[in-house]
Amino acid sequence: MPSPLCHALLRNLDLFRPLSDAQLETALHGAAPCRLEAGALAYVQGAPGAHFFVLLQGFLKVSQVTPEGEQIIVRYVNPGDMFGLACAMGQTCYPATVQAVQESLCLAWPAAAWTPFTASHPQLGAIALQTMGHRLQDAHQRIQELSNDEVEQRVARTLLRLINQSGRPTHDGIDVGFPITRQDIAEMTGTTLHTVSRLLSDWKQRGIVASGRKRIVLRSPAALARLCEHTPPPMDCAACLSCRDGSPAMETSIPVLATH
Amino acid sequence: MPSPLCHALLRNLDLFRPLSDAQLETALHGAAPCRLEAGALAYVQGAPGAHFFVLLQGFLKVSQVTPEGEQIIVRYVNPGDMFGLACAMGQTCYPATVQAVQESLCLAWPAAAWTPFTASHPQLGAIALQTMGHRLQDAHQRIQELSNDEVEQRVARTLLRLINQSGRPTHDGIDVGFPITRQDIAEMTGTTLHTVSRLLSDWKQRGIVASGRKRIVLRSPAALARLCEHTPPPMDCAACLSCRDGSPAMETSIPVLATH
DNA sequence: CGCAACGTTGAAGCAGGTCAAAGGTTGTGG
DNA sequence: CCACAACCTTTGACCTGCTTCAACGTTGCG
Repeated sequence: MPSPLCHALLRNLDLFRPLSDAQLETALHGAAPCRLEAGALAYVQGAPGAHFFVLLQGFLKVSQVTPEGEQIIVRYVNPGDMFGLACAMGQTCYPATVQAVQESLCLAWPAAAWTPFTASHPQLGAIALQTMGHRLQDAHQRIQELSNDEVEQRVARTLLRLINQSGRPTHDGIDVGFPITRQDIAEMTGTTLHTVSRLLSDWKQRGIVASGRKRIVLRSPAALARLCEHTPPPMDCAACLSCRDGSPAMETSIPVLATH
Repeated sequence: MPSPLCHALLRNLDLFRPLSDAQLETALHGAAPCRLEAGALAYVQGAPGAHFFVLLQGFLKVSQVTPEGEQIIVRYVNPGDMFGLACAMGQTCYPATVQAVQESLCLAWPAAAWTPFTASHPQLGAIALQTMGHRLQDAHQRIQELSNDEVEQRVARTLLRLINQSGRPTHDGIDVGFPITRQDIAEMTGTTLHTVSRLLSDWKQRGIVASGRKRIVLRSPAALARLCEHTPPPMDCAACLSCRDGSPAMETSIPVLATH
């Protein structure tokens, strides 16, 4: 029984666009709209996974705390995304905490509605699996980066990803669409707020970003993308195509000295 | 049309045990057995995801290479596990390479068989989703460890996990059930083979493990588990219950000096 | 027997974590 | 409307866990 406002929002989501009116009706059975103020929690890690959700508007932060009390940010939820799928995956409890970083609006189904929900349109179940697949790939991507890349590259890539997913153009660049702190970025990249602050200061000086309290604006995506590439060649780099500029890599390979 | 041998193996797997004979018949439609010698590849990263699989016997290594050429190990596949589910997740290509670390036997279905496969028993689809959920949690666990833990803890936990999943008891401890190198462990934990070698040497001296070429035996799971805990308290640890032994944390809190 | 793959160990250097302290910005309550 | 508190950010100095580099020992296979 969502309001007409919700209906309009729903129709705009890729998730529901392919459904007929009748199918949408079925899919929405049992769904309740749910407003979250900035800072409010949708659910907390460890709570029974009694609902699954779709975010209609706003931004949510998904985080986990380790047994030692450290926190990491799993991802941000964008409008149109499903979340809280614990029940769909046969898990009894939510594995993470979800908090609104802005005033947000979502739709909540009771866990028991999952089967009828996926049955209402053959594609919905497949989309859920696809979503899981995507998240899994993202997670592995992140593991790769944590394993092999340096902090600067990780932070650069994370910022680019945020911009791509939720960025909004402003007068002097693309803004991350929601408030975010240095600490948040540190928790996304496995580093400390100090290191993030130092990096952003450096980038600000170089004109790559502008930033303030809880706000980051990307001014030069190209420059940031360049930072993501593998670190510059330490010495010669004959094997590396992208480093060749036409001249031989090592002067000593030219037999000039030999002719003396 | 798998052989009778396969049938016996299949009946032993948790995955297929709940199925009736008729359901098993349906589920197996289109499946072909497939033997892999040690070192042989089931498929390579980037290839079209034309099949999905179940491992019947042996052990497989799932790995990814980064654009820079670094390799990471995603996981090991144990008997009874499904793998190569790219097609189920709506992905056209395999995101990783799968290689047999021992002579192995698996069952392969063409991608098109996924729908009838899941339809043959209502639980099979749910199990696939659950499997994805598990993998996702494992991945996040690993991200947490890479973000917060030191190398020694990561290696210790990884070894415990290997032992739990595939370990086989031997005369002087539990053996990782398949050949594995220092480099492999390094690629699972985001470190270098040098550091892993140093750690294993240290543990060997302390009697926690025994190890040789491509072989690791865990002699004291308890000692290894102790290494996984958070690092020992640097100074006083009044707030930490597990560190208290009944005596006050700080001598200076006792007003002895004051009575002088 | 010799080569290739795997393992061990030392020494040196640095990326980035930790510790410490001060400066900005936002909101709130008197 | 101002002052204070809470929170966020910046910056410096130091220190260490790990990587890197280099060299050598060991195992097993063709």
